[in-house]
Amino acid sequence: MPTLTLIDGSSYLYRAFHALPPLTNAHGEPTGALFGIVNMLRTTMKAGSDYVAFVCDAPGRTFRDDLYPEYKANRPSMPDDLRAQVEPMMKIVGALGFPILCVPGVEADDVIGTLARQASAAGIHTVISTGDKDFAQLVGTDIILINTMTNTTLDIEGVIGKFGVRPEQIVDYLTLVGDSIDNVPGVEKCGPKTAAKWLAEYPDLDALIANAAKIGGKIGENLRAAIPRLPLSRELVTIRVDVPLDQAPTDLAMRPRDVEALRELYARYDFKAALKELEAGGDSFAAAAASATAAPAPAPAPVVATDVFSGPGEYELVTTEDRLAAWLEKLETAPLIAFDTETTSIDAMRAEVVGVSLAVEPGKACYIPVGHDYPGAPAQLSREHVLGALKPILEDPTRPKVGQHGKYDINVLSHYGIEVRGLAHDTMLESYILNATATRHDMDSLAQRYLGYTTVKYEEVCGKGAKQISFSQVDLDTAGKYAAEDADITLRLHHALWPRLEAEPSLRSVYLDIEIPVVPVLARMERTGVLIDANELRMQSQQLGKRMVELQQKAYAAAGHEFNLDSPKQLQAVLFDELGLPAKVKTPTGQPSTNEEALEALADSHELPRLILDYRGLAKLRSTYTDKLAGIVNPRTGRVHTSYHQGAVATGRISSSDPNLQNIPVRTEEGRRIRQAFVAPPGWRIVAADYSQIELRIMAHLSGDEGLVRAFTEGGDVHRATAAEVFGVAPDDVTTNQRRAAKAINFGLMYGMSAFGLARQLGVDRGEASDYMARYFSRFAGVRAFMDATREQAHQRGYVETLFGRRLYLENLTSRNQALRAGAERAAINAPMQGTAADIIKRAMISVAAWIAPRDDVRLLMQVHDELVLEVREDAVDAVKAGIEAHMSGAATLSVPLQVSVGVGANWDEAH
DNA sequence: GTCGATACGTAC
DNA sequence: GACGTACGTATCGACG
Repeated sequence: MPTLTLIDGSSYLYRAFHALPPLTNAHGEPTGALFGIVNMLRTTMKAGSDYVAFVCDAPGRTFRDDLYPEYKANRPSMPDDLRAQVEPMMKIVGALGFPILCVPGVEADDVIGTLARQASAAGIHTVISTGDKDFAQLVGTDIILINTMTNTTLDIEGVIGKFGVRPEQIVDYLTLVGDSIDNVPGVEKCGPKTAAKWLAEYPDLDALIANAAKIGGKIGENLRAAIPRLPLSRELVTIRVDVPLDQAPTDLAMRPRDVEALRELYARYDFKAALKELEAGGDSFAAAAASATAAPAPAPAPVVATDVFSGPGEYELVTTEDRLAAWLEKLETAPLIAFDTETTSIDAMRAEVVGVSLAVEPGKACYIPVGHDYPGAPAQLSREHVLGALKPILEDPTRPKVGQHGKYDINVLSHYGIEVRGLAHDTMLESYILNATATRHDMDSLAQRYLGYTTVKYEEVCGKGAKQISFSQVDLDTAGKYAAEDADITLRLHHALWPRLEAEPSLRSVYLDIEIPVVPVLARMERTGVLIDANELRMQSQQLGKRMVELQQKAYAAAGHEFNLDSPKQLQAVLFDELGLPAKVKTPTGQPSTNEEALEALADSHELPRLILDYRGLAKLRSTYTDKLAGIVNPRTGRVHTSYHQGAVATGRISSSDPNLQNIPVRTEEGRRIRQAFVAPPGWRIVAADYSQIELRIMAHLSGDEGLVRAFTEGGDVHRATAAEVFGVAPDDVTTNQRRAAKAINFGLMYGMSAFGLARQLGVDRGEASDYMARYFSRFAGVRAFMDATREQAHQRGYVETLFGRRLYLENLTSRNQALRAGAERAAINAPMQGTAADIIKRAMISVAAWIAPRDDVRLLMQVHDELVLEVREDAVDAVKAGIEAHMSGAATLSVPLQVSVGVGANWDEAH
């Protein structure tokens, strides 16, 4: 049977635009969506097709707009960056030889629907390539859907599986659910589940409406209320199959491609590999799609049926000595080895290795199981033997390796005496440096985003929640597919990401000189952990608990009854409804707030707010810190091991979790007692070294403001110096209040604070705060110029950068939403300073780690954004103090000195 | 039981 | 609406 492929161009254009980072070519023209479209065309065409059309929406009104003026009213207009890519997209699609259909007055959906039905009538099989679920209504024995973004196809069975209704019921289903994007109203509170339930009970919408009286509850009322508008919704979601068209399916054959035009377009949009392929006369689709990714190899015929399983590549399960030897031989000559470990735990400190996967070229990977243990599990090579064989390669710094989140594997393998060296690349970090704003850098997301490939998910293999099993319980065939794919995809991702990174010298250098070298440093810190005096913390927990009970009783008395002090909702009822206190502060949802600011404001009117404030302070300390930390000590090491995250903060900072060691209290005396439980072992001392005012110094450097630079070069108290300038007095005559105001201005400026915010912070009126800021800017004009320039650059280029070239793309700068836009501008102001500080301390960590590597009398323990904490043997303290200070202040050369203060003590509190 | 939203609070 | 970046705990209601 001949086939017709219909590509939903508009749907892909939007999806590619939103899924891919805002890539640009050398001229600064946006190219991300183009890249995605070309990738999609390749996947679609790989299947081959007799007839094909690229269908898109033409501008202008359609029958749906006439039917319903609010149709698509919620759709934002097309972003400029996307609009700019439409014309080049059409040129590339045309030059590749695709027939293009844009019919004025008819939506792409209806063109596709009509062609699909015509094809059916002519005995032609149709594949609709789209990401839009609405097309499920067209699915039949000879019409299927394919989504190349998620690598899924949908036939009749698939529709039933996905929606719970048959294809011919999809129109009714969509009518009931509605579509908020297209502004099609459905039945209120009726989602996919309810719609499927009703349509299982009644054959169609008409039958449901006839029986609407029988549906009970609120949802029944909603259904009855919606009945009058359902026919309109139904018409809106129904794809037409009878619009007049000039072309028949059989008119839609591929045309020869226009090599000259393609050459010009590829060159212009920096599709370098595509260009190369074109010159070599190669396959233009594969070449254009992924500048450095080899097209997935067709599934090869199994060599030995039981040893090879199907997948996107040739994956092998290695269970014999011979095959292990063969793979070791491959590793010997591989230019780059992708590796991944499968384990029993997400926590590297507790994980046992269950298997190792390796890939040496795209599509060729293996999984070596060593610890799968379930009834009937086949024989496997021993863990000791396999790891022993891999050790020389993994430890050889001259053998480049690539991982996805390699820090995890480094730590896991270190349990087995393997110190991984030569981690040359990490795809998580490649993605992070290319576009930190893309919130997720996990492998599944990256495969989807950069390869258009849907991976096997961990949950699909091991389940989740209570039903989750250990990877060691997974049968070898399933485990092998999953694990080998991990290594394969890691390698493919690297081939897709590295060329893009390499093409941008500043990003390349942030990645190679900062992010990659910091990986083993963080890995080592996590493994080292920090010694905690758990008994001290348990004692504090008890004391806190006692005081909390007392406060609780007093609070009950003050309120006149018992209530849950931990529930803001109940507290709100007591304060504002029962006691009738005035609500001054509102939460984002409009509720009267019970936060600290609100309670402080009420503390003079009633005794309860103060009791709550005190209670909350203690509750926070106990739940988040004393209880938690005491319970999280690793029994094997006797220490607390945090996880540091390199891909979590958009500005380049490192974050910490499980436990978060970057928000241990310091501001209050009570809070600092927790730091007293972070101790040095006998014979050792805690050394804490922090940068003084690093972000403000960076602001001085980046802005070049003479006054601010001078304040730092002269040394002394920068806030006092600022106050002297702003208030026009001698530094010695600055009052406490003046200094406080100057400090608030200094900090606020770095966060993009307004006069309104400053007024609130200082408790002065807005005019006075405005006055302060005006005086500040007249004295420090360079700072204002720098901020204006940063804002300008952000708008011009869509991103801001740090001193070392790390980029932060800002999504909302062009938002029509005023609040979002203003927020993006503040982030743009802050990112260069916060990000440069992050770059500097990472550089310091790398140089400190290299310096202490040969020593056994000093260990890096923690990083808290502008502070490094170490433990040092007593006899080495003096030498280390001097060395740390030198390495940290030498981590960057700015126009102001980088001042570092170093403290020593028996615990972290004392070391400050 | 699990999950997500909301509120709150700790750090730099 | 009004100060940037994180992570963690508790409550509460929805869901199955």
